[in-house]
Amino acid sequence: MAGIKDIAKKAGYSISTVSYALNGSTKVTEATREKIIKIAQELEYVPNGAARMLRARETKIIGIFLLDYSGSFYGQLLKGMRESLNQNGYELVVCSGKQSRRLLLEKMMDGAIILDESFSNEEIISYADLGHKIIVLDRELHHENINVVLLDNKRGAEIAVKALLEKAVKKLFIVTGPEGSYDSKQRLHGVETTLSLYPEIEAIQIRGNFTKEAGEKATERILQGYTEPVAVFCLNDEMAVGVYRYLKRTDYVIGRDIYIVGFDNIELSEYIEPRLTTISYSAFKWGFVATNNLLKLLHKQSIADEKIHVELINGKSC
Amino acid sequence: MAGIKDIAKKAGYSISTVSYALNGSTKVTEATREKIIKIAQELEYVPNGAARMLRARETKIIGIFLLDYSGSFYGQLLKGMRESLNQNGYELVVCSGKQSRRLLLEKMMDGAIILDESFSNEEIISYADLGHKIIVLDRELHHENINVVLLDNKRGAEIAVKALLEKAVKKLFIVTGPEGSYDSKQRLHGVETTLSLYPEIEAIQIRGNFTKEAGEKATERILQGYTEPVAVFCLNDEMAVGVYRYLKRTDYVIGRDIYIVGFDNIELSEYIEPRLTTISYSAFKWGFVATNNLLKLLHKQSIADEKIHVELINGKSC
DNA sequence: TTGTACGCGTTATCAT
DNA sequence: ATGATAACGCGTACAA
Repeated sequence: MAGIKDIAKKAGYSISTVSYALNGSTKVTEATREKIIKIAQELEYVPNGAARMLRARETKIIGIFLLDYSGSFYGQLLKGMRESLNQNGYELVVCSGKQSRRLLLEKMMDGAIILDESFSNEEIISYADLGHKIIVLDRELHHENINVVLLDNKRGAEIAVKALLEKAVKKLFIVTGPEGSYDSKQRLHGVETTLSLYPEIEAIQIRGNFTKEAGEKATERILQGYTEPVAVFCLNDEMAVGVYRYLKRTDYVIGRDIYIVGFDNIELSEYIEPRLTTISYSAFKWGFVATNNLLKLLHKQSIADEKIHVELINGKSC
Repeated sequence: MAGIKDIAKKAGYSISTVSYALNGSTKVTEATREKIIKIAQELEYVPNGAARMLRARETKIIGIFLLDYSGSFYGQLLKGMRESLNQNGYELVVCSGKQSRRLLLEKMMDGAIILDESFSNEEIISYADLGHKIIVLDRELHHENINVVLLDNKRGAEIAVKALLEKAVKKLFIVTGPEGSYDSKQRLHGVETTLSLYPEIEAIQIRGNFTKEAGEKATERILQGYTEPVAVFCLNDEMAVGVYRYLKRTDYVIGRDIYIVGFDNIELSEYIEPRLTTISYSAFKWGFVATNNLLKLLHKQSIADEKIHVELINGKSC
């Protein structure tokens, strides 16, 4: 538990000199710096983070707020963030749940990235008003302390619908996410825009909630009144897996009787049979761009909102 | 940016009274407390976390150190941790990478849980010597400030081997994890103990590294000199998936020509065909027990090391 | 109720 | 080149 003044006493210098020496100031000679550093090591000196933050008003910590951690998707996202942060001497800490928001409020972190629908827009803006720098990944907000980095959901939906409509189908089912979901809304937007090019297609929306169970339930409805091949766009892969699971218990063949496209390119989509056609994007790049923008925001550099590129992965399901 | 003294000035009380009022001390009357709280809200007062920790010497933050976040397994583990922590007014922050260890050293967290082989035993013990409370999930250490919560790897390996040897095979291949892995070593131990009951079985170890690619490469070796059905115990599911992937390109049938058992019960193991037989455990419970023990350690209650129960999930692969 | 001091590292200022 | 001191900011113990 040695403190800076223990070092000062043992080294025979003042606490100012010790602090300067330890922090690489040019105000001390190399000789004294070496002596002081050696004694600090002997005493196993570790500075108290709280005291340092108190003065420095920065922590070199960035928070990422997630609603849940499930899904290997987050691994890549966080990897991208860590890569850009560590290069710049910052730490990433992953937070979840209402409680941990105090870490942002109380200035225990220099900035935050939010991918968590349980934050309200008002709450985020109130943080920004207090001077906190924030990147949002799941909504659009305009504020000098907020920057937006989004998936190109609309374009993804457009590609997906076009891929499905290359098949000679008359009906297109769209299985959506839960009510409040930004991704679901944006993807649905893209679907509607694209469908205006195909007036002959009958489009049917089925409300889902991004889970496998929702996919199964949706399939039940899709099969009611089935007469000829139909197309199904699941607004995420998880639900597409649910569709697979249901159809396995029937005689319908995916890629012949029912065409399916998902969104996200989760790991599972590669292993289900036949391989799911889906919309893919680099979660790594998403994370990397988000933190890069946050660092720019912290250093008062100007930045523009960004979109993350998406592309079609061709499977046998469509 | 209002501070405690701004409130004191505006309310016409001293900073001590304000602090007492805000922190629920009985030293102030309810009337003054209400007045002070109202003014604090008007000024949008938020206490400075750094200053608070400085005095309190605790942060109510627990760190979990992971080597990587990939795999949906971590979702459940972290959920279990959050559940027990939030009930007790603690926060969980997820850390990864060498840099973030300073958060523990500098007392920015009250304790830590470690599931990260890149920590050396010496390093962990040095933290414990400095008074930090630590739970380890991936090694055995004895220290008054360290508690151990482990998977029952040996028992899992025993069950797995016994399930495989119910089939009339003469050869058992064991595909291991990477050199330093504690899990791999312990599971291997369990295998060896169990095998001593079956002296007629020929056991062959193949070094893997817990990735799908390692599973594929191992399969190549297994098929060399194949003459009759064999058993394969992959020390994790990821590698078992690799075995599946390789065998799909051949005429061998899983569950008839080759019996396979994995370990971990990852989500994918349910979806590959035929369903993988594997060893399952509750990651949620693992996390819950770990944090519970950490809180007890922090409050100087006595605890013993614990083991997390494992069980066999029967698939068609064995 | 109030004033004051302490804990702690960093850094600006002013002295030596 | 070094030293002494204050400020940062909150919570709490102590004396008044």
